[in-house]
Amino acid sequence: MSERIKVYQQVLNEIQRLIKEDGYIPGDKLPSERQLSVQLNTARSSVREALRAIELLGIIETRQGEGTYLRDYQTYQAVQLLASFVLQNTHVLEELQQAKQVLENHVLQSARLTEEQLEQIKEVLRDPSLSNEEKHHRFFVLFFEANNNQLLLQVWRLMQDFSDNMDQTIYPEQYYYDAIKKYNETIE
Amino acid sequence: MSERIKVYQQVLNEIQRLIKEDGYIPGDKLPSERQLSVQLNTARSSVREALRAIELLGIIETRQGEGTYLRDYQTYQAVQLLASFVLQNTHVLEELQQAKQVLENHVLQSARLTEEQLEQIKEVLRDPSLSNEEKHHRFFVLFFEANNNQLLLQVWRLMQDFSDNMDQTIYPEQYYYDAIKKYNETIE
DNA sequence: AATAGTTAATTGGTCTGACCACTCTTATGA
DNA sequence: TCATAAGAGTGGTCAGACCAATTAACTATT
Repeated sequence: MSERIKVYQQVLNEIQRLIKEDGYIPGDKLPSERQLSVQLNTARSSVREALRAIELLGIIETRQGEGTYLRDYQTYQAVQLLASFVLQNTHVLEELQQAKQVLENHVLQSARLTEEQLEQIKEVLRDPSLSNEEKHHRFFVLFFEANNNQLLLQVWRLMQDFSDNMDQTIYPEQYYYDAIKKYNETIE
Repeated sequence: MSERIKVYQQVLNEIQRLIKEDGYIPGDKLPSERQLSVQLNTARSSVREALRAIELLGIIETRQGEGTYLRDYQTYQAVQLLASFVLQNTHVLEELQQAKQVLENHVLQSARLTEEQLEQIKEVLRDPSLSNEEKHHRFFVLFFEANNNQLLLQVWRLMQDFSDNMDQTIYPEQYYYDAIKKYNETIE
């Protein structure tokens, strides 16, 4: 018995296909709900189920009277919502923290910074107008960018977003300077 | 003008309320779609839009003919979907391989295997009926499971799936035995 | 010709009701 | 007693209608 594929799943696949094969990029307008339903030979309500779902994920944005648009992936909505459901499950939180640290440790070890980049990072740490969360975020974004792997950055960012909404772990200021010191030792 | 609150958002709130105030827990059966629509004075189609959305997030599970049930929150589904959108933009093979190796190296270093698990892994390597891809896959799945982090496993699995479709890098047999040897050194 | 105002077309938002497919309960009959 | 059938409940899908908001096209006035 093969698992029946729900129609709204097909619609999801179709939209992914549009992005992959037809080269849709963030900001582009997707076909209208009515057109998609014709295109996929399904009811409009089924199309809407799919669209509402990925809207909640922050992948698309809909404006009444205008249309449906691809967003520059913002995970926040989904993250917030998931967090509100998941918050009490500490098990997930631990896994998330661990996974995030795996990536952070990796990038701290393997990134090769220019003098300029290093100075830029220190500047972030010194900036008094930034909150701890912002510092943490920018600190690692700079490292990840130096590391030159967009994919790792994206994955880390995703985890960071989740983490932000679930946990309030504060890294002591010293953590970052230790990280840099460790980095300096590495390059010798 | 204040942002209109979409009906399916209200439904989301209602379900959160059920969980928070009425004490619904994973495994519980939610009210039926029809009952929810009466309860909230909305159309069933609107209820469905909300349910489909949080189904995609992995918060609920629906079984035709039975009903809708709260799941033991698996965020991984959402992660998977988000990642699949993110990955389409960064389809750089090198990045993917590097990211995958970060996870693999981590798990090789930090997993703590029982004698039993170690034997199980060696058995996989000896099994002549398995292709190289299958060996690689099972080898690391066992390590990840020993490492006890479902999230990392899911992320790795995702990268592995993508990798399978893009690349045919073959790991020499020796790679795995070296990995085990290195693991043995670590635990001393 | 330029501009303001009106109208029509398009698109998302919501609702109603119907029918199918599947599961479980209950009643029926051998 | 137990297998079978019928019914009720539930999710899955469809079709069509109307509302609400935006955009584009058209018209009339200046």
